[in-house]
Amino acid sequence: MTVTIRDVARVSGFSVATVSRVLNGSGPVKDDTRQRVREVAASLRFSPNVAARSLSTRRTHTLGVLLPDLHGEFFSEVIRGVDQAAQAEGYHVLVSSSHNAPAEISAALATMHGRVDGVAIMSPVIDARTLAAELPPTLPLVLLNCAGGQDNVDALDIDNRGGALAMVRHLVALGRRRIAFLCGPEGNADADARLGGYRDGMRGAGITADPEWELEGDFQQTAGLAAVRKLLATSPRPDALFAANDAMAIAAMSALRDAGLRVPEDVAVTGFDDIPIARYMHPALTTVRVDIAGLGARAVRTLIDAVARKNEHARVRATLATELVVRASCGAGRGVVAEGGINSTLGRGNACRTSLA
Amino acid sequence: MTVTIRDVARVSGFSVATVSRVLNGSGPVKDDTRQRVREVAASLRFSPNVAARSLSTRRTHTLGVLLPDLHGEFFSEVIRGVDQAAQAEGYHVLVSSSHNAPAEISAALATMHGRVDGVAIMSPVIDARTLAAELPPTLPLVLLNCAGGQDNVDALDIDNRGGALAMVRHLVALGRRRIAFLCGPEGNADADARLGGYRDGMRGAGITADPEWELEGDFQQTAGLAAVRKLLATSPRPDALFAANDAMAIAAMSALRDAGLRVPEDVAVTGFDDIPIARYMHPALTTVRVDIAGLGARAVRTLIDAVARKNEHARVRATLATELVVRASCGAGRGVVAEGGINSTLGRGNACRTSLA
DNA sequence: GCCCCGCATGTAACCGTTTCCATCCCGCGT
DNA sequence: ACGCGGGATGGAAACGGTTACATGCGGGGC
Repeated sequence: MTVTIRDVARVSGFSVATVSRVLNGSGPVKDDTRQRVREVAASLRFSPNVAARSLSTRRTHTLGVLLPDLHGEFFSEVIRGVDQAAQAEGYHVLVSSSHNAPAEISAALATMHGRVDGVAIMSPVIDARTLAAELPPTLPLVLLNCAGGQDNVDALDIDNRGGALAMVRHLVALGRRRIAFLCGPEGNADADARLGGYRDGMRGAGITADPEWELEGDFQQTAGLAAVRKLLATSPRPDALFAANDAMAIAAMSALRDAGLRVPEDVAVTGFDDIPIARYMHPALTTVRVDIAGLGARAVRTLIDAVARKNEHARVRATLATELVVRASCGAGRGVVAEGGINSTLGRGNACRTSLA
Repeated sequence: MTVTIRDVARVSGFSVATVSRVLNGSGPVKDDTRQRVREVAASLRFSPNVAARSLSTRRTHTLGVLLPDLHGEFFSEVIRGVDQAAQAEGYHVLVSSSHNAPAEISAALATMHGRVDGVAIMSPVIDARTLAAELPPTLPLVLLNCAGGQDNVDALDIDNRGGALAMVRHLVALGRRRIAFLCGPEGNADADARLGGYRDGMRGAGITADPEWELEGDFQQTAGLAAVRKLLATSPRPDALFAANDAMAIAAMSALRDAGLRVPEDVAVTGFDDIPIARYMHPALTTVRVDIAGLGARAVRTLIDAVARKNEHARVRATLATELVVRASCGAGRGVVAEGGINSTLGRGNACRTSLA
């Protein structure tokens, strides 16, 4: 039924060993032989059995990607970057999402074991130490946007603090003082760092921030709606709302308008991520650009490198720069105004900056 | 180094066959034995080698998903539905995108061969007959949004024509007559069907549509910008713009505003898909709802069923209903007004309707 | 008491590659 | 002429499971 390497061997008159060598380009083979084997393989439409191959080689040519969620453009951009880089390197991508609790992540990792050569985990809630501990130390692993402290594992993150700080400074420069912050989920590393940047910015500007201005959120759109409801009840009302991500900022703008307020005149609204759709909002969303797809692509390249070096490479720790993108929703003119990011600190040389669009 | 089933056998004092039976719940095993084996397996942290298993069983417990693209919320919703359904069934998901040309799809399929138990292909450009012909007939395959005519393969699509027709009728009912249509990519099945619905609607309303009103597009945001530029040059100017998807509609709204026109007063703008962000636009986007995630989930369930039946099941052919969602961008009040979809036609019983959000 | 049946378990043959090692052959140096 | 090195090839043992088949054993029906 299915044609195996043995069939190719039989028909071509050579042994399976030779056929294998031809097909993998390993070992010395005469040109005639190579050609003959190739012909037969093609005519038989031979396609090597992946399972058998990886049983033998212990390589799957597949990378796993664990995401906390799949809602919204943010994650689709991550996957896009991952997929692109993986395809370029001849790798496949196994995705799995909805992993917010450490236990779920462990479970997902367990089921991926043996299916993948390496795993990228984006989980702003995981305790990386626990994770690395229970994992086979030979499995290449790259952590995206995880909370600090691990040395034995590759880690990529975003300059959340710098980006948020730059945004607050920008709002202050525009004359806003009562700047509210719409938080991400508690315990989420990205969210915490962005909140930290906000606080730094407020303190730096000498503004005594009202604790009421720190609104609960979870990166989802509905949180934007809820936050606005709360915000409308406060007095004096904030004159700016800085959301920890674009999805919430967009929903907040919508809710503010529904409440009869003007953006940016009454309340400036800004976000974080610069998802592709942000520029098409009305008013166009001022935000902090993150090269999301680039992050995904970088993760893949890091993994592939780790695979090649049998996970004995020097660990990578990089922070991707962010960039303030000023549009209309903050009440200023258009254009890129300032870099939000402190420069990347890299484990291995080549600098990585977010690209300008 | 790695612990195999033989280790578990040795330590527990039973044979590999028994261990295998315990671990797979196949064959009869005494309770004591079962328990003992489980204990040992757990204490040894045994995790079966996936490659070995699938070499023997010829099952991978993985499904492949081929997408044309990964830009925007549409595809992230597809993946979300797929991932969710797959996880629920204990399957993994291999994604691969950027396959627009038939040749690329074939290539991607070839590299997936043996890695997956079935494949869902969303490719509105593929000629399904060619495809099915060159594929092993035993590989379960479900085509999403593909152009018609194949009998030997499962196919799911969306009631594009009905949805578009309903939208045009709605616009006409609101008094718009000069309705422009922003097309999707040429040769794309979804795009063609939506265009067909638009034409039907115009004809049905007795409007002689100006050919200039059919604007070129490609489902990407930049096409929305370009279309508006063209549209501004026409005279008399259309009083409505119906875009073949939300991404273009959103960009078009942005461009219209930049040109000083009011939406919906001067030009009504509507889209198709109802991506999650559509409701947060300003004005909120009137569109045709498609249960995108549901489509992905359904594809997965279809595949898993096909796998279970060794691909000898009755082929499924279903059209998912769509639903007109009226918001503000068309110049009407809020709310769901009418069903756009003709009822599903199903190969196998249970009806599938898009759910209300 | 014997036979037969069926449950619990073990043995070993697969699944389709890769790869180590042996073999063969050819040409070259002495 | 002969040994030697090395390139080309073949044989067979992994890799780690699943599973068909064999085996042993206890119990019930006669």
